[in-house]
Amino acid sequence: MPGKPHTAGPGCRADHLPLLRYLWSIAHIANDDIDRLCALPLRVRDFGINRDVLREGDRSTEICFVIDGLLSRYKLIAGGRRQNVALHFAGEILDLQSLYLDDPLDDAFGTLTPCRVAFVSHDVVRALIGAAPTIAALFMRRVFVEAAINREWIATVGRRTGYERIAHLLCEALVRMRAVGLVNSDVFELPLTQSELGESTGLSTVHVNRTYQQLRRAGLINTRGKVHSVSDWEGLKRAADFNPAYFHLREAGPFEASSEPGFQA
Amino acid sequence: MPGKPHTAGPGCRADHLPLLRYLWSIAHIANDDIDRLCALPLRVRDFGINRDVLREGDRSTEICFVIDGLLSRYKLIAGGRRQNVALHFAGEILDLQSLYLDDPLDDAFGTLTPCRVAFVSHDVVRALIGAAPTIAALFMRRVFVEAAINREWIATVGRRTGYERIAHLLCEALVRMRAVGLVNSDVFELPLTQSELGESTGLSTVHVNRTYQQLRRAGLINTRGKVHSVSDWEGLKRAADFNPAYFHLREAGPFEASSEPGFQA
DNA sequence: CGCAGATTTGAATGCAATCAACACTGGTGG
DNA sequence: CCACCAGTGTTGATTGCATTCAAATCTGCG
Repeated sequence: MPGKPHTAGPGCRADHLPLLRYLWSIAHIANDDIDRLCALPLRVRDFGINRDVLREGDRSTEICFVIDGLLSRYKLIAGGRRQNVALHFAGEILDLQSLYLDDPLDDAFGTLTPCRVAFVSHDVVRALIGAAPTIAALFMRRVFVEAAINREWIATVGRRTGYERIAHLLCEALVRMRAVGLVNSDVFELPLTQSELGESTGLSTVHVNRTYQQLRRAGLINTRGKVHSVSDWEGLKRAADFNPAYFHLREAGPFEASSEPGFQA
Repeated sequence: MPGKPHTAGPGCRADHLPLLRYLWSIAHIANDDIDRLCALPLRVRDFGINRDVLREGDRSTEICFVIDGLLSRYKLIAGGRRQNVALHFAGEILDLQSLYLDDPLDDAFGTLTPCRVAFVSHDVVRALIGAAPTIAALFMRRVFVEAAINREWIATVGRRTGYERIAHLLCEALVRMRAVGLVNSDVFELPLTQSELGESTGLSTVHVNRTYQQLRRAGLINTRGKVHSVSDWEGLKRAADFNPAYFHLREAGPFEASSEPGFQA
């Protein structure tokens, strides 16, 4: 992926960093736990764009997290229709469920960009959370935050208009990316095509396109390719009926300095 | 609630039964754990119809499960629109997240019928899962099954037609109710109004009504009031594009005998 | 009986999907 | 360097599913 060369051995800290950053965005982490997480042995694998990291029906013996890139969790239903049920940015753990559910996966994880993914064996993770209850709690928090996001998505696709849905997705992407240091100002790159945006919001590609035009005309956003800039954050939030409480971020609020000495690149 | 008088003291086992039944539907439970669960001290409370058991913004010091009745977890969004994000049948634990997320709840739980709900203090639950890791694992399984259902709902409201959505909800209700002994044959009472059905599927009341008529005309279901009977289960499943795998039931399959000596009423 | 809630029906509207082109973009290979 | 190509973005026209508004039954219940 861009920039970071993968170096095994002691220099592997760069691969752990996104995970730390993500967990840090939802909770405080004690120094001991940071060390423990950094000591986690990783199997690292790169994926091209539009590849499945985990397939429906898979049974994992490892859990994994995103080192770099953007993934979607998705379901395919009759007629070739596809619905993304979650987006996963750098640092997010993908399938904690496999630790507790022996069953085959009922959905799939696919890359939306080229991705680097870290794998950690179940045994190692079990040992870790056995030894460090605070890390177990951290993971649990991750699980419930993810569930909260799922529920917000149900409300979005169930009850919001197309205009609101797109606005809401943009708000969500900005806040989540910002929380892990992927955004510095109100400009960010969202590497989703309009088609993928549709698959995430339950809209057709054409309608996504027209909705984008509306949002631009309303003076809420500007786009140049995949680069988005929010020209009216308050307006966008209002249009989306957006309230970031459901992210359960440690420090709430979208535009705060998330500067934490420990995890700067 | 119908029938069961509430008797404190040793006779309280009737209140624990639904929880056992539910957990049993998703996993085997060792005898020791059954004893431990039965020993759980419950605070029992009855709620009328259309009451909130937990409100948005609440911070619990207890977790709770449904003894009897039907609840929905729901979100209110701008303009008074409502979306149910989950249905909770007897035995289901409602807010395990409160054990791990100190934050205020970002959605609410409301009764769809009169309900009896059991409350157990966090401390007691923490002690329980600390002492019995198998019960902790059981609860974790519950958490991930719930998340899987959430994701299926996203796909349903995002990509399925109205006809498919209603059919899917009926399939889901039947399988879930059957798993906890609420259905014996293919006849079951689903105490949702058409309006509530709409709030659960992202459709308007009127369209729910018309869709029901279609399903009846197609010979898939019959209804008399709230009582539903499935006249063509295979057809209904096909219409819904339904695959029960996402429930991760211990014994898969919708129409199997779930007879388990331990938990008969 | 009378009332409130729920279901059903009708008519009109509208949001979003679909179908079909066309334009733009970046990357590839000749 | 340019032609080509696939993927993406954009536009137009049409269709249709679902909403909305309104009113008429139907149902259970005090």
